[in-house]
Amino acid sequence: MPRKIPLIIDPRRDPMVDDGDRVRFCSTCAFSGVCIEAGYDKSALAELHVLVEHVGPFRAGEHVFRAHDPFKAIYAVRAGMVKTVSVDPDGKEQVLGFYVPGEVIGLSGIYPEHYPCNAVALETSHFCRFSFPAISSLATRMPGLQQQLFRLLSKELGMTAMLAGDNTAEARMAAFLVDLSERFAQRGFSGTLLRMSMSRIDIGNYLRLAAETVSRLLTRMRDQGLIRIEGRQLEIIDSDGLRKLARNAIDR
Amino acid sequence: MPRKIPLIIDPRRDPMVDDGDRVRFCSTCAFSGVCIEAGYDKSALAELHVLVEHVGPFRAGEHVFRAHDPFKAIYAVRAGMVKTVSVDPDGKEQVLGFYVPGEVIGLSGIYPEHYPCNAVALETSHFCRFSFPAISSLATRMPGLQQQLFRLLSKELGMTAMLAGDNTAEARMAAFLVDLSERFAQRGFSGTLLRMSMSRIDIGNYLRLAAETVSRLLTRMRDQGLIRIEGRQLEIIDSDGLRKLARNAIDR
DNA sequence: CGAGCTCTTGACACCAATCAATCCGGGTGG
DNA sequence: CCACCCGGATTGATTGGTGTCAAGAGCTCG
Repeated sequence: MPRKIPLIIDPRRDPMVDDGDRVRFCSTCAFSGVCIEAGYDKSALAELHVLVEHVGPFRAGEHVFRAHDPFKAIYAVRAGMVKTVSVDPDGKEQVLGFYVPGEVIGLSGIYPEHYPCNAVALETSHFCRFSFPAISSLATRMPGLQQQLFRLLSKELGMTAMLAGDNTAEARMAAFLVDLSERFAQRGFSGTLLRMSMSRIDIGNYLRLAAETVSRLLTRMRDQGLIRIEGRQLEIIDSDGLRKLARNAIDR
Repeated sequence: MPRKIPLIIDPRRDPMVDDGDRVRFCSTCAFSGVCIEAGYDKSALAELHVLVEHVGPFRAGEHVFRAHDPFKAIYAVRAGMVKTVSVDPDGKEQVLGFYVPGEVIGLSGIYPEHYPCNAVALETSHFCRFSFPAISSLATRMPGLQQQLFRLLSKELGMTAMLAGDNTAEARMAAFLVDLSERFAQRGFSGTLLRMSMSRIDIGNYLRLAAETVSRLLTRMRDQGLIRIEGRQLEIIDSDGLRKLARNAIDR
């Protein structure tokens, strides 16, 4: 019988999921979907438990994994926030994404067998670490788990779409805020009151904008009554207005 | 004993892979990697054979699958060229990628269980169609196949990186040409003499540039002696020069 | 042979980057 | 406790790269 994994973080934000005696993973493991399928099979559950490892805390600026490290595991964010950053030979950095609790990072390392990017904590963060060889071998015996891994990978593919579009700076910014808000809401956080732990520089890099432009856009949105912003604390006031801005793209 | 699948296309470009009596799929199936692992297990090979279907020809402009269609299969390009295009509610189109023989499309439909984009043939094209439920259930019994599917998905994730960067129009264009050239070469085609079957508009949409800018960039590269270009026929003359341009990005 | 495209080339406008100055918050040390 | 410093954030002035508009050439297809 798998034991309860002790909680590291605030139980109100990250309660144990304990459905009778079926699912016994922390809610992050469950939300990430990696474990959820195992809840109905005791022996598989036990096997999964062995390969999950709770790691952290990582303080702001610390690396969870680095580019070129051999690919060994995927990580689900339990608490905090991370960015993934690719660095090309000339040393130029490109922020690939920001990840909130419940989301999974590291998947893009499967094919090259090395992580293609750095993962850097933006604030104090905790993770569930899943050894990939173990989980992938387990997946061959658990169709539901394999399915879930496919879904995670496919989902990640879809996430890059937002960034792909050629829109105005304002539209990209609005889309970014809406997207972040929705992802927070999906994980049980407030969808209107967000802590943006990343710097303006990071946001700009991610959205292909100068940090100054990010700043200007945020103040403009504040002046228009769409958001309230104080430092890195953001409140979304007019969500529909933001969505409307996000759709104000260039016609092609 | 699995029978030989009849060839639809030029055998010089797409020979059967026939290693004694082990691998017996068309080279596209093999190159795509979906089948390669089965070659060492006769019964699995037979199973795979059943779920592969050669479809085509699709003429330029015809859809292989459409956005919102239920996700049923993935497709490996056998011959020709395809683009994938997402369409947002307002009808704006965004070209997500171009695919050359041996590459696989449709993977991003796994999670939403519907294709998130249209796949449109850019010239007369043929495909290997793999029923996904069948291949994924087979994967639970074939660790190598599952591995390969993970790799394909992960690879696709990496491909979006090029487009992510915030570079000058020239750098993106150069990177695009180099990338296309390498992918052609990887599949056994010439890496210097490419047929660009997509329109300037498609290229522009993909690279987030106006079609006019694409045109201007190509003529400039021609004037600089980097490429020779006549309509949609492209010859790369100075590959190193192109690579150098591609790295001329904005410092961050 | 004309219709309707894609493609090219030019002139101009505009958005966002750059440069620069200032302000703010947090940490450090005297 | 305060002064100082430093990186991040804001705000302003200016520049330049690309988009847009427009006109014409070339191509394919019916």
